[in-house]
Amino acid sequence: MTDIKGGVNQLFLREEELRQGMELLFYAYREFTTEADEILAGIGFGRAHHRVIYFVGRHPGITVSELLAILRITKQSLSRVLGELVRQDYITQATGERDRRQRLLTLTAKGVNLERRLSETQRQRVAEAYGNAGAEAVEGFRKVMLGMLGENDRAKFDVAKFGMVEKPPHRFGDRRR
Amino acid sequence: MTDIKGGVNQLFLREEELRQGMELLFYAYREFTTEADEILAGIGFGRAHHRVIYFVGRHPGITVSELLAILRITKQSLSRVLGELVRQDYITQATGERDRRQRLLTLTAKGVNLERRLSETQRQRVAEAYGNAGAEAVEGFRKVMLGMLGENDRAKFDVAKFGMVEKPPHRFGDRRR
DNA sequence: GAAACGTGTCAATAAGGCTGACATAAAAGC
DNA sequence: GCTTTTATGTCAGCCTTATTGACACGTTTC
Repeated sequence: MTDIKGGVNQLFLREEELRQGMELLFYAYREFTTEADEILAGIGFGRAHHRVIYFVGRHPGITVSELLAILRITKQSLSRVLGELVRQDYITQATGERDRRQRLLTLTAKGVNLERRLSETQRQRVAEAYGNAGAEAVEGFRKVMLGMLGENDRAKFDVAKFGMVEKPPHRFGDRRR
Repeated sequence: MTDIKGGVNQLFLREEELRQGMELLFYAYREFTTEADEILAGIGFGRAHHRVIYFVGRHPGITVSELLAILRITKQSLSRVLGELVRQDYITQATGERDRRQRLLTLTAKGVNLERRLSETQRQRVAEAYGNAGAEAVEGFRKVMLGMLGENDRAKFDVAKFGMVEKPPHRFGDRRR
């Protein structure tokens, strides 16, 4: 095997490796969503409802604009979905205290319940994959995944833990800077 | 710290860990698709076109039903997208030789070109993430991702390498079993 | 020769995005 | 105090991508 041939083969293997990574993402994401989709379909909701319920559950008291920033959709798109969820009593809106223009979003008991049902299968799937792969592999998984995010999203995982939304964590009572 | 308290905390940490995994998938997938989406929008195509171009490029001579099995959409959905791609000369259809009902799909030069443009940024993103994380982390990433797939999809990665479609690799000339 | 298969197509429907325009109340700036 | 900006909501219309159901045509298989 000559140098050139080896080099070409290297390149080929590398491209193959990268494409496998891309496809893993594609298939894993699909696998990840389909189960919840079925539950959602049963109650007349779609994936968009799930995302809203998920992130409101994750960040109780989140504002509409924070939610929009996470989801990266327009307020018109969110409005339809969020409206349904509020009307059907999955989510409550409370007027913000420091800023009364804000509508702080929180899951109702009904909402918490649905959130549980929806993410249960997903958490199980991740738990299984984590368990089978082992702690070291999980560390690698995280490293790689974090590396694929943009600056903005990555920041959510650096310090952000336990339910805060953006860089300034949910503080109560101080807003002026 | 009592046993009970420790146990609860353990559970909490575990749930947090799993949710972070779920969110990594969500954000990574979105990050992964947006760049290509912009290119696609520029030529009047959508994400669906990308998927078709990608998998036809990956499996030259793939049949319509094999493609449907990969994408898991209906033939009516595929038809529109595939039709556009064929009409605009990104993909050619050739009548199968052993089975003349089949339309074997292949990228044209134009199609190969577009495929390159589209997946280039994605490959780069994966390459960077892989490079920064290191070989060991990549191994972990793969392990975890494979663990999240269903049996069916996982099989594509076990033996499947270098462009074959399903379990029976693309053979020429034997179809009867 | 009949049944099954691979593919294509017509029609209607739904989900979930988008843009643009406009409205209202509250906060912030001067 | 008056003006501007911000947070939110809503109406209207459009697009993409998916669905189901029905039907057609040529080909293969039994």
